[in-house]
Amino acid sequence: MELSKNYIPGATEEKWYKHWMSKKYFKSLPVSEGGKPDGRLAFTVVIPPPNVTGVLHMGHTLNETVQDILVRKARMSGFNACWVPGSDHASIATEAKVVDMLKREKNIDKKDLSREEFLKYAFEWKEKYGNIIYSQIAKLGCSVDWDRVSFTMDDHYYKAVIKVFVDLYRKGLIYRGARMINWDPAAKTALSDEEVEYKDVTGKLYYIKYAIDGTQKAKGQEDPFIVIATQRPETIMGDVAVCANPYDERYMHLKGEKVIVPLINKVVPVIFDEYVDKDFGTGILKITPAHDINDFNIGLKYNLPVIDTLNDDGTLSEAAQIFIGEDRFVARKKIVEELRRKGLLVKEEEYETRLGYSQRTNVVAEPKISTQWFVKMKDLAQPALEAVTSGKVTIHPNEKFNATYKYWLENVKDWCISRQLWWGQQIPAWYDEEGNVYVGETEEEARKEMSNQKLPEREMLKAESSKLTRDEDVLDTWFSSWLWPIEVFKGITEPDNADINYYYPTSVVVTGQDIIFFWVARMIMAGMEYKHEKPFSDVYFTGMVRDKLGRKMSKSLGNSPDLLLLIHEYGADAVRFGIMISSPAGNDLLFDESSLEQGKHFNNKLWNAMKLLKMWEEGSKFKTESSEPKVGGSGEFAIQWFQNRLNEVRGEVEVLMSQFRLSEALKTIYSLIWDDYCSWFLEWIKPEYGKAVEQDVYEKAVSLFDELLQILHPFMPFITEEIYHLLKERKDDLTVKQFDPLQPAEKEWLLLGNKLKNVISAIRDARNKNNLKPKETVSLFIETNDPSSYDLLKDILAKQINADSIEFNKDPEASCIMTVAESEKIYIKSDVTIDAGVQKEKLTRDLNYLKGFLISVEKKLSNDRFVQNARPEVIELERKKKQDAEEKIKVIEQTLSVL
RNA sequence: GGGAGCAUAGCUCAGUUGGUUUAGAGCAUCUGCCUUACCAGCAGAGGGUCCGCGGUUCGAACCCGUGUGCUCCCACCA
Repeated sequence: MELSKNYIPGATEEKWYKHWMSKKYFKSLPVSEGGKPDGRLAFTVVIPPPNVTGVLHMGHTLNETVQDILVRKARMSGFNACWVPGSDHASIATEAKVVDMLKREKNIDKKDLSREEFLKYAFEWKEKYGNIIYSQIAKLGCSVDWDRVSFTMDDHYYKAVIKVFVDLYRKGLIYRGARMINWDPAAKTALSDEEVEYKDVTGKLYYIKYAIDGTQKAKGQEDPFIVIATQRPETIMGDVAVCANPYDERYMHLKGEKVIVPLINKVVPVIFDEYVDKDFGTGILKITPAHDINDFNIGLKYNLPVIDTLNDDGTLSEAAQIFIGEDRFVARKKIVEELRRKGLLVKEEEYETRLGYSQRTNVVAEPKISTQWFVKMKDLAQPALEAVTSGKVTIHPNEKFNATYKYWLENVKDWCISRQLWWGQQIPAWYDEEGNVYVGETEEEARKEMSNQKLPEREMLKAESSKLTRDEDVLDTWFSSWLWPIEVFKGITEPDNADINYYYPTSVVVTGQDIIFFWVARMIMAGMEYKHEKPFSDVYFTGMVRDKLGRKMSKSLGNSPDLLLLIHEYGADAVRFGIMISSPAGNDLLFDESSLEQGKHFNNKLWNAMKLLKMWEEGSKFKTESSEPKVGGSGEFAIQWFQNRLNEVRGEVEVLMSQFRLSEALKTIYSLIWDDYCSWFLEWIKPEYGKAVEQDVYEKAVSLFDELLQILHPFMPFITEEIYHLLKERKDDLTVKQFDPLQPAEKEWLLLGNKLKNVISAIRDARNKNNLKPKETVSLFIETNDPSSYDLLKDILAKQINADSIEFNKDPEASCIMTVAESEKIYIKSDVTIDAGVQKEKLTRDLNYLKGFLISVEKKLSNDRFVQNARPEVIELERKKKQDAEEKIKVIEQTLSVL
């Protein structure tokens, strides 16, 4: 067989994904359609549905990889693994993209389209980007069940959302009301508090003169005025009062006075409230209830009117009287200019402040009074809080996130769920001509609701015929996502179906920590409310993927790599490796392509190990008759040692995986394969040039490699499957091969293996330091108390350090290179002249280290309180350390004295 | 303003109830090798006041306090 020099991932990956699909390995049994879960336990994961706003980025790559590792591991461990793929309609985000695309590509304004026409374009968009996302998920090798692909606006899903809305409304947990909400003037919709991101910005504080009303001029003062500081001079037209602290001496004289709002000359009262901080600004505050939450609250308290001077798109409204139709920021400049011209601007100063930005459109959010739909959160929050504090749901890494989660739920505020958009589930509320609202899953239901409310018969007749108008708004996208673990199994629309009963609660949800409130907390709420059961047992938070300078990945910085290009360049396995290798749960990950490079190298290492085995296979067939296989005890030793090493590592990996410490598990496997298998084991069993490997040894080497491939498979599925099949003819596939039970590791073999490694390293080091070329053959003389320990080792040792003979406790009778390993003195005899200085230097160095070490150990042991207090096994250990160090020192000193 | 987390080699990070740790790995660096699987490799090496200070302890990278520097979350100071 012709094998390429290096591993080439592209075609191989495509081939295997197709094969796995054709074998339906990722298909979980649809219990509801009569399939039976054959007694296996379910391991369920629902994908955090990516938004159909665009393609997958590195954060998704990390998430999907983590999930695939967990799912594949579970599948190979005997679970009925079910990973549900899907995507999220992402109401506001997608609508913004579609609006933008229509304008740019087709020169169409949203306002010129009907709702239906717009939705047609939106669904086209969804189709396009949804498919790109799905193909990326497949390219990464994700073992999702494509027969279960779900979308948050699928028909049944849409119905589920509506059903939940109606249900919560009837329970009194959803209400409609006028509140101050955050308004997005670009998307022209309400936002939830969570959708507003606060950023530090340098703004300006303007100090503006307000004249004290002429009709009530304070006695004896010329042209009296007060100065008020504000960040938002463009809202002064909405002022309805000014407010000072009642204990502020400076403003006592204004009790009962009125002041004049500049430019529009409106007279407003002076009021007093302790809310005002005497020491900030000028100690006096303008009250603009329509445009600031604090002012709104004060307005409520003093029964002040609300004058909204802004339109929905952020331009000044008729109510502003001046600069009508100007954008709020343009108006600000013009008003400042006007004030300055009129001498009403006292000063302006730089001011560090925080502004809220819409998460989706990145414009400054506008506090606005508006009638919206809200979910009452307090009652829903309680069980969700309990689920985590009681440990039913475990967050990883919990130290970090439990507190955040708890704080949010304990202080949760009502959730604004209506959005003035078209892309999403339309709110199932209807209004009659008088503006009364009726909620039902359908118009008929709403109508019934209406007739129930209007008892008299005549009214009922009227109800049946009267005109009802449906609420135009749609629901917040998270109001659908929070049902995800339930409704992907139709747990809302067909409660108690076989699928949901089997697959719910799911096992683990893997997601970014940034959506802990948006999504995780709310899924737990929905789960507790609708299934009376947590939606998942574990939450695994990945960190944020940043570039190697620690910056967020973003399009504008151009530091967000294209996943498909990365897969093209490195292969999916290498991408998975690279992103996993340095990504402990919850820590941000500084993405650097050099780790993908490492993954690619690792692929190549595996590939070449396979090639070596194939070479041996062909060689041994060729030479079966003529050669006399010469692998006695040492081949056996190598196998025993590696088998036990493998058992040991499998145990470690099992523990790490169960703790979700995936990057450490991968590191451990990586080193087992690269160092222990390739660098040691394969070299130990490698035959002399031209000789064949013994059949038994070869076969054992292959089956050990099989085991390695299997442990690695969840992390790097493609190459492991490929090599598994290249090694041998197989009837099965690695993807569905079940793990054998763990075997305990026998310590004696491990110790012996370590001894061999240490001796080899010490001799190689000595050879290196003395400029002995690898080709120079040497003779070894070892001084040891236990020559028999070398029975199994000496053949390997001789081969590994290129020695033609090894003798024990015998005088080399010549000048030699000397070194020490495992407290044994080793003489290396060669024809090359020896530089005693080099040796002395190295030995002296070792000696100094050991002496220092010995002192620290002795200090402990001579301390009575240590001997009294420390655990016996610790003391024993220290004694052993002391003994070892003393022995080594003795040997080195002897050696040095000879030199 | 409130809360959380982090600080270990040039870089990215391990270090799981304080004791095989005068601290480990990968990458990077340096030295030597075209050794018949792999130069995307092999064999080695160098590199650290475990952020500063104080405390607890027989013993601290680890526990406590404090300072400094980063990061994140929450909050209505114009």
